[in-house]
Amino acid sequence: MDVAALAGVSIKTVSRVLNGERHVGSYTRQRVQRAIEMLDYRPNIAARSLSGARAYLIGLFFDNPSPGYVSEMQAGAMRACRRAAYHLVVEQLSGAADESLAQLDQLARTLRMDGVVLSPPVCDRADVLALLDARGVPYARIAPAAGAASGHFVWMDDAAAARAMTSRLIELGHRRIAFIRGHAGHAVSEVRYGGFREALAKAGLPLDRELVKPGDFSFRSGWEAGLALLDSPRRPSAVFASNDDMALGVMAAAHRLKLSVPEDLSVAGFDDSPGARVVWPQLTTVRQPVALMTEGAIDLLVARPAGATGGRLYPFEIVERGSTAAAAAAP
Amino acid sequence: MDVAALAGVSIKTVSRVLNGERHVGSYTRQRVQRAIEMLDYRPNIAARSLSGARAYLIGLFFDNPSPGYVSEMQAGAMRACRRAAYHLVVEQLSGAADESLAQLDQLARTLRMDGVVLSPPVCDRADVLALLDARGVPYARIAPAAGAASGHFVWMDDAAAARAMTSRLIELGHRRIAFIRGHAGHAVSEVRYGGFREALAKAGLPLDRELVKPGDFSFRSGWEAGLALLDSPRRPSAVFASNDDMALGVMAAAHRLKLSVPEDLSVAGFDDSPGARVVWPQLTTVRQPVALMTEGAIDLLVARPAGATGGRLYPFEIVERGSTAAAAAAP
DNA sequence: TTGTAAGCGTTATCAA
DNA sequence: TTGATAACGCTTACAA
Repeated sequence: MDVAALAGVSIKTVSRVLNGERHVGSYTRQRVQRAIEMLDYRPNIAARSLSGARAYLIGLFFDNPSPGYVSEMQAGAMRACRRAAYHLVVEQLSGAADESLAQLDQLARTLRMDGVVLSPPVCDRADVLALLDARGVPYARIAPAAGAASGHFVWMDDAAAARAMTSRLIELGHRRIAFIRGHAGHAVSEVRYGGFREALAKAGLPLDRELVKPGDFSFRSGWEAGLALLDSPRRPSAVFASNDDMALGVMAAAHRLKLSVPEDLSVAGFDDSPGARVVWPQLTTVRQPVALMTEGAIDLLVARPAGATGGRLYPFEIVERGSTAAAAAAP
Repeated sequence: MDVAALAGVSIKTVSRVLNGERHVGSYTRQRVQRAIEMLDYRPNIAARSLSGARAYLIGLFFDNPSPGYVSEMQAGAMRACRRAAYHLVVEQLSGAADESLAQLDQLARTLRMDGVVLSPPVCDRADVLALLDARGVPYARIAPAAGAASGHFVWMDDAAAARAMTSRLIELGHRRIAFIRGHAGHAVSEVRYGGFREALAKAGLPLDRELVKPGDFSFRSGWEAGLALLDSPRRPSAVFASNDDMALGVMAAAHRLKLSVPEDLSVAGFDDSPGARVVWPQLTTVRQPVALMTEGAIDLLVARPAGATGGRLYPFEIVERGSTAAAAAAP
């Protein structure tokens, strides 16, 4: 190590400075730092990983195909990694459950990541968590199912957000509000639906089962639910979909049936995905700070407070755009 | 290495089997393979990287913010990496030119990647290519500017695709076809525009400068170009935008101006991004096999034919959906 | 065809 | 507060 020679110290001292360890004389530290800068020295990550406790690698796993969600997660993840001089290895978990588990196991062993970020819905798979626990790989989960107490996690109050959006629609004068549920495999689906019902109850409105449709977070399921809901004399004046893709499906269905949004129908989504802004009118939705949340998840992982565990709550925001408006006078 | 003991050979022989080297007796190889399986052994990537020539790491760099494009690239990249037992490290190049260059330099030195994939527009930055050449990091470029001869590359004939789409619109009876150009920093912008003009010329149609609008690949720029084009008595009967986001902007503008697509206006895009299918009517566009192209780029990198260099051409496909139709009888 | 020994560049251990 | 030396788990060079 040339740096050591230039600074006139042993390589171990250079290592200490590099890792910010204490017990280094301030004069020595200064000399080493100057040498590092002069030589523009960068430690080799493979050597660090091989010898030490840290690999400077964070894994990001997802099995969620939504491009908007994934790319926002990554943006946050890359920011956090750069700040901490870590690198981000992304892997898509695919195939059957046992297959993706084997894939994960293999990764944990060959790569020795310092931590992994798990996005929904994989963050709620008990087998995945058990494997990571067994292999001693710390993890941080994004929006895990409630009551999940292991590892780190970051979350948003989906129930409160759904309540807020529903209340807002009621405030706008809507009484017949339809709801499209999310994919059954995602924990938030039930939570958002719960928030919707609570808001109705709080306003003294009945829950009309006819106005609740199943969905799976896809555009197509929103489109189908939209056609079913809207092609009827007793159609709702507003539709709240559990995510934006489905809300876009509803808007498309309305367009197809020659209903104007928001004049004839208000539509609200959830996520504030990129798609929310590439339609006209633009979609009213719940903004979920996915990038910030992922950034926070990695911060928790990198800080490594010795086995500590904990969660961070992030605030949502109701973003009103053109797709919602006051209900027409005659319902 | 327990595997060696179990198989009754030296660790060197195990290494040979692992790396698929020749000069290993078939019986020995079999014994070693059985031992590997029994012990479920996985080589440590850091150790391999430190000692050997390969790091089993591929970098994917982008400065293109389009979520659809990025996630399709990654899907292909992850497939190729998994197949070759490599891992994918993603980094977003951000900030000013010299800043992102420093970032890249730092990455090249700490991570010692076996290769990097460069997406547009970063794939056309001479300083980036020079740096990678200097550091000896092989690279593969996705859709680089024509005439680019260094490194590996994968591409699509953008000019032919733009010609084909334009010809198809002409075939549908459109005579007044508007074109929205792409971001000036992307090489394909000029190429696609060239294809458009060629198709007009070939059909004997004049190029009306009024019908060519600037754009930057964003929804907003398409929206603005759309308003300018459509809010006029001499509006075009079809608009061909250089990418889908801008085409969606045009559709939104049409919607806003109460023009029906495709009855009053045909709209075509380029890319077949996820957004193309979440509007109604769905967008006619050019399908670009980005995932396949990226997969191919990594294959080229991993194959490492000793400094060889080369390109692969991928086919495009015109995808006709609901946003285009025959021109109305009276123009 | 197989094995031995010497690194690769860093961190951990323990002694000074 | 510092340093010598032994790992870390592989691959490469060279020898057998």
